Amino acid sequence: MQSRTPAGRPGRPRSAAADAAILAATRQALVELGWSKLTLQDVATRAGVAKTTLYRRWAGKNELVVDAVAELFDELRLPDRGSLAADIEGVVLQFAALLDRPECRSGLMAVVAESTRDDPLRERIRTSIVERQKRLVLEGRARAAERGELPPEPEDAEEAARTVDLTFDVVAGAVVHRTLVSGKPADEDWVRSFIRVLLLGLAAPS
Amino acid sequence: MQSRTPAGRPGRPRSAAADAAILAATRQALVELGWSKLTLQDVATRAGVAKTTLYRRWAGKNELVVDAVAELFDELRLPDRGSLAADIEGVVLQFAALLDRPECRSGLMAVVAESTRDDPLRERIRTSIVERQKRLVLEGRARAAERGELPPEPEDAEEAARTVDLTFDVVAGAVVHRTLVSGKPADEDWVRSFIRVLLLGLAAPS
DNA sequence: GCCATTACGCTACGGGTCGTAGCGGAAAGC
DNA sequence: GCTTTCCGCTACGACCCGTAGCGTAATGGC
Repeated sequence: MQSRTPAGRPGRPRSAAADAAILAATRQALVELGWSKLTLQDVATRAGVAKTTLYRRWAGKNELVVDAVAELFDELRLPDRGSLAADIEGVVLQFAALLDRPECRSGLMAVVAESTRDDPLRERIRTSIVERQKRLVLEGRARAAERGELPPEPEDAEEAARTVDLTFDVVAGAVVHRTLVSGKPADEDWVRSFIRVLLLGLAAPS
Repeated sequence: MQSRTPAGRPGRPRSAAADAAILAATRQALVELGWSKLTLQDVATRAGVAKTTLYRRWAGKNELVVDAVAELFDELRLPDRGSLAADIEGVVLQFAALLDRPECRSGLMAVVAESTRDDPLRERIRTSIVERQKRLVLEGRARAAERGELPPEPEDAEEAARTVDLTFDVVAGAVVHRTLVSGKPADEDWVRSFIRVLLLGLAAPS
């Protein structure tokens, strides 16, 4: 969050309700207007606060939308379906459903685009969204290692981290590219084909 | 292109030099200013044309940047290095180098973001960039099938198209996610790890 | 209960971009 | 030379940005 009010500070504390109202209003505005037509004045009006209040808490549109979108990703869960393939299928379908929501579609790619010229913003995205969701990969790999479906984690911690990063980039990248660039649905059929490639490789028989 | 002047039309034809100058100026402006601070007035000044000329040819910033970026992707080539893995490595490294150029980084994701609320724009991206570059996957698969590295193309044309789409989404998605979201370089080490997963699957021994 | 301190709503403002309209002149084909 | 289209230029209203200033509201400390 942007406005963790330190405990022992004098004066009137910031309204936590305002925070929630602003982030919800941001998501609603993303749905109705999309990124480019979203204005902070509009968000403030929807949330029932003054525009200046918004500027006191967030530096601008970018930071606001990152926080508004990041909350959505915490809904993701890794189901335990008994096999690695089934677990991945479960979480990937959830991810695809998330990317189907308009507040996510239009917000996520826009802030990523902005982050290419704004290092603090990129860091905010990394810590608020990307790193947080690597928990899914970590848990999935741990379960699969227990079941013997994947080799155990490497001794070398750096090596293990690289593997997790690679897995995350491949899975998230493929789903994002499928839904947002190719513009086709990541439905069950597609997810099954993808998981076959992911687990067995391109050369595997279909 | 946006301004194919029909041959037998009377009157003064549109200046092809202006087209080239505008697209080059757009890329230069993307390098120096990035997407969000890029204005059509600025591009027009750089290109030495009037702002109104720009609006006569492109509907807006989105369409202009798509055309400016699309030209970059036509530079990609599939080298023949003797094996599927080596071929992929060659083209992926070129792709990574492309995504390292600031005019590409800031422009590409921004128009993808806009396209989530603008179907004609999405179609323009698909035809001008995505579909054009599937030639690389097609050629790579054909070579690999000749060499016996991959099973031959399925009889069913739809099935074959799905496989090509999947391969494209996985490869392009992973590289884009690695460079633009995770913000780490897609260098030789990473590309080799990626290709191992792509060809052999996650369960393959490292 | 009073006071210092901070948050909040409101208004107003300069600065910038957008996208369009209208004009006179330039460059092509016939 | 005529028509047709393109081009450069200027000007314009509309909108959004981000900030400043003010009076008021809500806390915690004493």
